[in-house]
Parts: sequence; C-alpha cells; structure tokens
Amino acid sequence: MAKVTLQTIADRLGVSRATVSYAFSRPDQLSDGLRRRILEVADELGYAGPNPTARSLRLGRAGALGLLFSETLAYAFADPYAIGFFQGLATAAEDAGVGLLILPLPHGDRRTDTVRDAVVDAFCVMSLPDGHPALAEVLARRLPVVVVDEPYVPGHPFLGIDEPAAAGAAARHVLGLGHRRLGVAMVGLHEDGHTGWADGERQESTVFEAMRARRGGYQRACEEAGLDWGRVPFYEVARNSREAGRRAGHALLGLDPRPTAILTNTDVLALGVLDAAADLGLEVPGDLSVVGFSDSAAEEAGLTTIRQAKQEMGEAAGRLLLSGAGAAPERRLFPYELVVRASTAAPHG
Amino acid sequence: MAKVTLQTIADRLGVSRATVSYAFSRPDQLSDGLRRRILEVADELGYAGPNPTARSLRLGRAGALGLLFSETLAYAFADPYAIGFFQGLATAAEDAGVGLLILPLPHGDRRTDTVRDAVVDAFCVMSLPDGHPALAEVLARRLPVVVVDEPYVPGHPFLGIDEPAAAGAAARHVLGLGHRRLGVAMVGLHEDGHTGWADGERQESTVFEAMRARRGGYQRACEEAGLDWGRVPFYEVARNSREAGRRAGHALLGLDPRPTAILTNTDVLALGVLDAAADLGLEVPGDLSVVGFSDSAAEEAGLTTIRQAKQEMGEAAGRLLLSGAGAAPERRLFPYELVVRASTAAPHG
DNA sequence: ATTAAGAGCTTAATTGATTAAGAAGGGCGC
DNA sequence: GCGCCCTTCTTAATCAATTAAGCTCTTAAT
Repeated sequence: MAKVTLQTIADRLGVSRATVSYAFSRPDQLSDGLRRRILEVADELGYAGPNPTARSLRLGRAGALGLLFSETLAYAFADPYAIGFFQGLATAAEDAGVGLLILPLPHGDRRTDTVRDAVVDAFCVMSLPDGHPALAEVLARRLPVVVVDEPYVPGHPFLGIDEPAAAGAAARHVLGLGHRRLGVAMVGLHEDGHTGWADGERQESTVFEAMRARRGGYQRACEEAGLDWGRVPFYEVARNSREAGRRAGHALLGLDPRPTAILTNTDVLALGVLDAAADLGLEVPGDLSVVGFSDSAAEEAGLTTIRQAKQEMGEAAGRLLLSGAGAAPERRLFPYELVVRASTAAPHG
Repeated sequence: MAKVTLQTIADRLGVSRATVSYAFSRPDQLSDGLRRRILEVADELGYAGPNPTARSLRLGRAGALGLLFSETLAYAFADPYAIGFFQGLATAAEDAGVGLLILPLPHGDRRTDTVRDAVVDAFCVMSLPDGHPALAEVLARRLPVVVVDEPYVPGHPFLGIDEPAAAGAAARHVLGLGHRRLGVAMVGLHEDGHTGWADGERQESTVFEAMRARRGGYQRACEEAGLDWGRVPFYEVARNSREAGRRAGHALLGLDPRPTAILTNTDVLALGVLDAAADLGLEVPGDLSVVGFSDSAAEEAGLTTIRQAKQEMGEAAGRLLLSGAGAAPERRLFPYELVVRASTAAPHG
C-alpha cells in the first residue's frame, strides 16, 4: 500500500495533477463525468484526500491557534481558572472553524521544539514566568501573539486585569471589616518548587509578573491601612492544589497571634485554607475570614473572592488572534469584581 | 517586510539554500564561522526560523495528535469526565513532545473541513454518535485512530469499559439494597435536544452506542431482579448539566408512587437530582438513593458512583497512537468499580 | 609523490499540493 | 467561413523546506 497522492490518481487516469486537484477543491472547473471518475479512482486507490500539510503550505494558513501555558498540561486541565479561559478561547476557535493546538512545555528540560514546530497561525500565551525560553521562541516565530495575564510584552496585545487594584480590593475588604492580623498564602511565585515562609526578598523576586503585581496590591492596601507589611506572615506554596492550601493554612493558623483573615491568590488555595480551619475546629467566618481569587471554584464553598471574566478573556484573546488584527498592541484590562460570600466577616472581639 | 525564507538568507550570503538549512538543523555539517554568519544574517533579516509547515511536509510528521469530541469545545471543557480523559491524553502527548490539536465539530452545520485540514499524525475520537460524518472523515484520512467510549469501529483500536456490566453493577447495587421503585435519568441519548420522558422506542434508538449499552445494563439488571422495565420511569435530558439533572429529578420525584432510587448516567446529572431532592425536602439516602456514573464529580458530594479510570484511558489512548502501533485493532476494556458512598442506602420500609 | 580520508559546501530530487495563465475544441452568431 | 466565447483541461510556477549524493580542496598517511 504505497502512498497515494494526487499524482497517482492523475497517472492512473491519464490526466494532469491539476485536474485531480480541481476535482476535490473546485468542482465547477471540471465536467461532471470526469470528476466522478476521478473520485471513483481516488476511492479505489484508497486516497486519503488532499494532504493537509501540503495544502497548508501552499495556502499559507495552518487552521489552528497555538496555546502555551506555563504548567504541565495535566495541571492546566486541573486548574478551574485555566479551564474557564480555555472554554472562551475554544469558543472563538470553534466559531472561526480553526483548531486549538495545545502545546506542552516540557517542564525541567527547557527545550522548545514544540513551539518551533507548531503548525499554527497565531499564538496565545498564558501565564509564562519572566524570561521563559518559550516566549522568546514564540516571538521568533513572528506570528500574531496575544499574552494573557503575564508577562507583558511591549508591542504585543495583552489581556488581563488590573492585578494590583484587584488584589487591593480583596485586602481592603477584610481590612474594612476590621481585621488587623492578616496572613497571605500564595502560589506561583517561583519555579523552584519551594514551599514555606517567604521573606520580602523572595516575595519581590517573583518570576510571575501578575503574581508580583497581586502581592504588591496586598502590600499597598495593608500599608494604607497602617499595617507593617513586614509583619504580615506570607506563606508560599509550589502547587495550586487544595492540599497545598491546607498546608499553608496550617502554617498560618499555627502562628501566635493567629491571623484573623487570610488572603490567597487562588480559589483552590483558599479551599485548602478552609480545610485547615476545619481541621483546627475554627469557624469561618466567625474565627477566620478567607478570600480567594478568580471565582473559579468559589461559589459552592461560599467563598469571598475576586471574580474575573475568564471566559470573556479567552474569547477576546481568540477573536483578537483570528481577526488578523492580532498584532495591534493593545493593553486590555478586563473588569474584576469583589464577590462577597460567607467566608468573610468582621473579626469578633 | 517581505517574506524571509532560507533562500533569502542564502542569496544574501551567496551560499546555497542547503547550507542555510544545515546551519539550523545540522550544525556539524558546517564550519563554525559560516554558521555564525548565517545565523547573524538570519537574525538581521528577521527570519522566523524554518517554516514548520514546509518542514512537516518534508519530514512527513505533524507533531500533533488530533482530538475529536462530539460536543462543543466549551462544553467539553466543562465536563469533568472529559477533562479527566484530556489530562491523561495530554500527559502522553507531553511525554512524546507532541501537541494536542483539539478540533471543533461545528454543531448544527455538519461540515468537517476541520477534520480534513487538521495537520496531525493520528486521531483520538471520543464519544461520537453513530453515523456522525466526522468519523467517516477521520477514517478517510487513513491515519492511526483510536476510539474511546463510542462508537466501536471494527478494525480500529477501541478503549472503553464494559458498559452493560458497569451499569448493571450500579443497578444491582440499589436493587440489592432492596429498592423496587427505580427511576432513570440519562443524558446523551439523542442529538435532537429533547428533554422529557423517553419511551422504549426512544430509549433503544439512541445514537450513542455507549449510552445504549449502559441503558441495556440497567434494563437487564432490573429484569433479572424481576422488575418490569416498561414500568421504570425513564427521563431523558439534552445537556449534561446540574440544572438538567435537577429538572429530571423533579420530574421523577413528582411521580406517584415516587421512586426510592434514581440511576443516572453521569455524576453531574446525579448532583442535579440531589438538588431536586433537597428542593423537595427529601433526605438522601433516607428517602432517596442516587447513583452517578464516572466518579468525576462525586467525591465531595458523597455520591455513590461507578469509577472509571479516565486518566489512564487518556494516557493509554495517547500512547497507543504515539507508539506507531496505533493501528493494532485492539479492544481494550478498562476496569470500573462501584464506589459506594453516602447517597445510597436501603429504602426505609 | 600518491592516495585516502575528511571537511565543507553545492546540486538536485523530493515532500504534495494550489492556481493563474494558456491551449484545444465545440457551439453560436453574422 | 470567420471570429468569438465558453467549457474543459494542461502547463508550469509556487509554497518552504530537507537530505542523499557529488564535488572541491586540505590534510595526513604510506
């Protein structure tokens, strides 16, 4: 079963390759009879149809959108925020009839062949740490690119939220309720897999721009409320999992004096903190207030959080890339919203 | 800014195109000096690197796995079972350093250009209804294909579970607890968007093979227990959502006599049934037993369900396709397991 | 001095299509 | 009978690479 190409069929019928091509892609250029015969022979020979790669080369379009995400794919699919974004992006892709090519970035070994070889028309980059080699590789491809959340790349469209403001809103909410002993649990500051207390230097050396900005928002709000940021306990975890959140929760709640409010930079982490509180028999929000981020897993748990329009962002990213105007260097900040639920209240006492 | 190709660089330097190609892909074939000069000029001209499409054409590999799913992508990303499967598939893709191309199947208009044009090395097809045109299109591509869950395509590898047996286990569980008044709520029987009671004919004319098999498993178990299947109320919903499950729940629980146990073919639906029970002030499992399917969203809710190894299935599918032996017509049934939690108990007597 | 080996580059075939432009033939009006 | 248009097909350029094989020189060994 040798390879069957347009030429094979052409030879068999004694017609030119062009004719066979027309039979598939431009029926009006051919007499019905010949066309039928061509399709018949194609079927007989087991022709798989015009080779998409060759077609793509000739037409100069790939029919796919590339998606880059900082984490392993298994992880990406486990993150409710990412999933929400994917949904939006997929909707845009679907409407345009193009595929969505999810590109793995081998963690550890930092080869980026997969970016170099991706047959796509544009790239959507989401949450890459500063200086990640994949970003350079993407830019080298000179295709339309839009970056979501981080990092900001001058000259390319950017989609995100006003991170410091959003984080500030979360912090001011609990401060406004009267809390003075805050604790912070954050994931995604570094890529070294470290879990534990983070001092000022570690906090600021974050390689994830958005997380850095978020932290800055917390700090600013605290300082405006007269708190000494240096005294706000700050726990860093390596993975955005409920289990990691629980660990952070235990660390923070084990302090003396115990924080009365804990800020987290993801909902998943916040859920873990709630678990820790439950472990210790603490009432939420009576003994402890908890704030999440992104409104991705918060509703059922009654979690106060910052809502982000993740689906809208995904769709906007897709449309921007597919509109061709994908290169317009636009910095678009989406609205966020503090959603107050049952996980926050004034401290007693 | 005209297009820059290998040739542009070659011309500029007065060397052959082959030389420039070697500079990128086979450094050992070139003197260091020339190679450096080539890379320099490439940079200067803004060369985007060897064109992946051309490369792919020449090398005969796409570096991507195609994934087909019956639903809209936004929906696929909302389905915990699908997500679990994706995770596994993505892990395999990641290990092999290939991308995962998610292909939208425009719902409604049934064009399948996207399948025809997909630049992939193999296809993974998941849960397609009988006779869906996309399947024919996939088979026409003559690439390695593996089908997951449905439909079974003779001559191609198939991955799934023993649906009738698994469904039977779910049914026998409640029957064994002493329930005699069962109700069934199922999604994904037809594509006509119908929600309501399904008579025998509608039940059996299901276009989704796996769901048909599942239903058969329920029926068999009921009949073996001496129940008249024709009297078991069967409610069909169009979408796999919690809201749809609640609707089904209300329909079933509004019957007189009221069922004491409800079987559902997804966990999401089961959660909706629990909502309906709560609406009506019914105790679970005291007044009502509920069984889900897939163990995709069941743990937190304490739902009794059938656990499927979705991640393992995804990984197996990926490895099968990437091993090249992807054409081996294997029919592999994965283990399932009845997980009994707090949503089922004996009916009170 | 002669030959073999090796380094460094070029030639040319190959991958599998699309499509503008041209050519051959038939039908029609004048 | 002549020119003109239309249909139907062919020719040939093009898309952007990879790579086996061949050609020149050096260099080293005999």
